[in-house]
Amino acid sequence: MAISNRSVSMIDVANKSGVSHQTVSRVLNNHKNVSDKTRKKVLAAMDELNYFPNIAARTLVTGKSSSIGVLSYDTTLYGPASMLHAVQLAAREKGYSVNLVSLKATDTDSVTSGIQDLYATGVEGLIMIVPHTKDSTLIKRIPGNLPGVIIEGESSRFIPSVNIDQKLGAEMAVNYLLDLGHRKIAHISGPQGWYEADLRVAGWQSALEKAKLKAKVLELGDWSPKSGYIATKRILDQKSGVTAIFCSNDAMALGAIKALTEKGLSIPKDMSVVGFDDVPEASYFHPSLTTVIQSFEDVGHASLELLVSQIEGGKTVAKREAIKPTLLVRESSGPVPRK
Amino acid sequence: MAISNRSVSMIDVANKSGVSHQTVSRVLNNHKNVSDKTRKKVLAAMDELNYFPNIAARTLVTGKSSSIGVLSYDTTLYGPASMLHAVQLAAREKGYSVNLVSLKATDTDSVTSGIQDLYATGVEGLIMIVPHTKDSTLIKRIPGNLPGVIIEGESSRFIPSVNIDQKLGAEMAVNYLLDLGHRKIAHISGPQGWYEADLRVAGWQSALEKAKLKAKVLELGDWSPKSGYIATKRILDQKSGVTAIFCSNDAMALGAIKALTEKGLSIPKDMSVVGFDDVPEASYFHPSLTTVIQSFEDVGHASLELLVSQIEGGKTVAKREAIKPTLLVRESSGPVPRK
DNA sequence: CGCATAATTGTTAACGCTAACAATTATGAG
DNA sequence: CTCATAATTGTTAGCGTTAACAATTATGCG
Repeated sequence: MAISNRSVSMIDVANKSGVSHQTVSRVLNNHKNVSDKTRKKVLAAMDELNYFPNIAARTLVTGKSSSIGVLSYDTTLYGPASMLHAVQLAAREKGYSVNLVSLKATDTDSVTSGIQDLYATGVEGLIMIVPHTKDSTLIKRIPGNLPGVIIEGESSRFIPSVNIDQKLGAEMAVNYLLDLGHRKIAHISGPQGWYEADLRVAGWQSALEKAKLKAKVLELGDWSPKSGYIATKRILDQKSGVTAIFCSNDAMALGAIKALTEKGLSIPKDMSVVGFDDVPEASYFHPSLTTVIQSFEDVGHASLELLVSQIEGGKTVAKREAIKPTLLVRESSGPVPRK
Repeated sequence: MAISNRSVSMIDVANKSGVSHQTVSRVLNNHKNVSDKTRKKVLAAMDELNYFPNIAARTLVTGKSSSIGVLSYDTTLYGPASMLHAVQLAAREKGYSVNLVSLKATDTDSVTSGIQDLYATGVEGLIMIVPHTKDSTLIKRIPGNLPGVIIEGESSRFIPSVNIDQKLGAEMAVNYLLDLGHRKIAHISGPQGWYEADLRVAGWQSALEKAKLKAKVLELGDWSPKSGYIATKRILDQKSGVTAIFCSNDAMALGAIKALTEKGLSIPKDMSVVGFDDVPEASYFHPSLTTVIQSFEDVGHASLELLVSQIEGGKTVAKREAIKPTLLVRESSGPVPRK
């Protein structure tokens, strides 16, 4: 068992190996100009004493904590969870540890106190996965000198952002449906004010308008399957001749599928359904779901790149990284039904 | 904008308010024996200078970092994500920050290096959500003096664990099916070696045996919908007269539902399906899924309680906290079909 | 009013590390 | 072999905080 003792310090290692503590420090930090002989001695002593450096002390003297903060909205949701995971992997790769605050709500107070807590922790930078609030609450709350990156949100003059190109993703989905011959394509959106939701609505609209069609049937959802279910029922009640529903996420698409199935409609024969996210279950929905894929890994890497360049470069690189999504066609979509 | 400057120290506040830095420290730590007048002065100065304490310095002198580490397997999965979220909330409530390492794999090397990284970070305790490995790899890797809590795993003499009573949950599901008249109840398990998976198998067996029935039809899954789909097909091919399938998680149950639906079987008329987890989508499966609910919140609180008592009490409270699950009946289960 | 005691403030010394500089030892050219 | 130079090691100081103790000031009671 790896018994180790927090109270073993550099001095102990130095004494054991008969050198000065500074030499131990040099070995620890891989300095050149340490002879092989002493390096070996020191390493052996470290091993024997099971020495671990005290990073509090290191941080105090260097001013760098080698840790970043991630502020995220409810990491139980598939999107945030995936982003967080990706960010964490990228951070660890780069030698940063990750301090997490996962929020239950996104009101100004919660966000502010989350940022404060992380800042107080001594993080060198902040990655924010707080997927709504168009207003710049977020930005205003970030201490002026703290590097930050916003994931899925608006960048500012000081804070760059990394985004999946939501509008493009929506356009791809709608264009694909148009190609299949659909002319009346409904949209079930995410809640208003959410960055992704609004952009997907915009993409849906722009694609339809480019095809000289009216973007008419729009129902408001809240990301939950339930809201997709209800919205779909409303769409059916309208009897507006809709032949395809583009849902702003997979969960709502699941609700849509349930509503359609209950009404005895066949998918995709009577109605096509397209989602957004590609949750792991999507290919086992019945029918399997056509959806838009986002590469969370790319987001993780891009955001860390942006953050680290600020931390190390010292200056803010106001930039907006956009990552292209792709469309994954499965069974839930097909040609427009013949009259 | 909250401009703040990392280089503002206690001394600056002290000078500004005309007291000693120690008095500033006292105000910061809410000591009694500080007069209202000076407290106010100091607070005002802090505010004006936008002072933030340097916790590296505090940690160095007190030896307490007020941070804990969470080592988790892929936090993209619903279970780990929920545990993490719960743990994080509980930790923040208690004044601990959370350092996260989310693993891509659970081999010994990954686990070991994860633990090391967290330990190096200076965490005061470790919460492990590494849901398999019966062998005590985990325990062996934890530095001897570092408090730890294992979530969903075996406790040891030194490390307590918090578990949802998986066996009980499985028994509840099976007993419920027995009450409905089912006699041939199949089980689709999680991968062997996983703590939860094995215990759910055990619960399935014990419930059947108590009813003087044989636990015969057991198919191995890997948590994925796909594996549930394949396992269900195998069960159907056997033609062994199974009338109910108990799946070790909801994702596999989704796969099972798909396989059954494709074969033209009606749920629950021809076959009952029960899952485990209650993922947010479960009530919008078609049909909505009967499943076993686990209270992640309870797990979060219990594990933090156990960890903090070690950190503050100084000694290990080897204990095994078991949390009772509940059964949630929805549409996917019903009485046994008449011949 | 005076003194014992309590309440409040100040002073000094760590915590364990790295940076900066100083000292020593090794190397090599003449 | 000597001295200049490079390579290696050592010494000192200080990062910002809290703990421990010392000093001062306020309070209360006979």
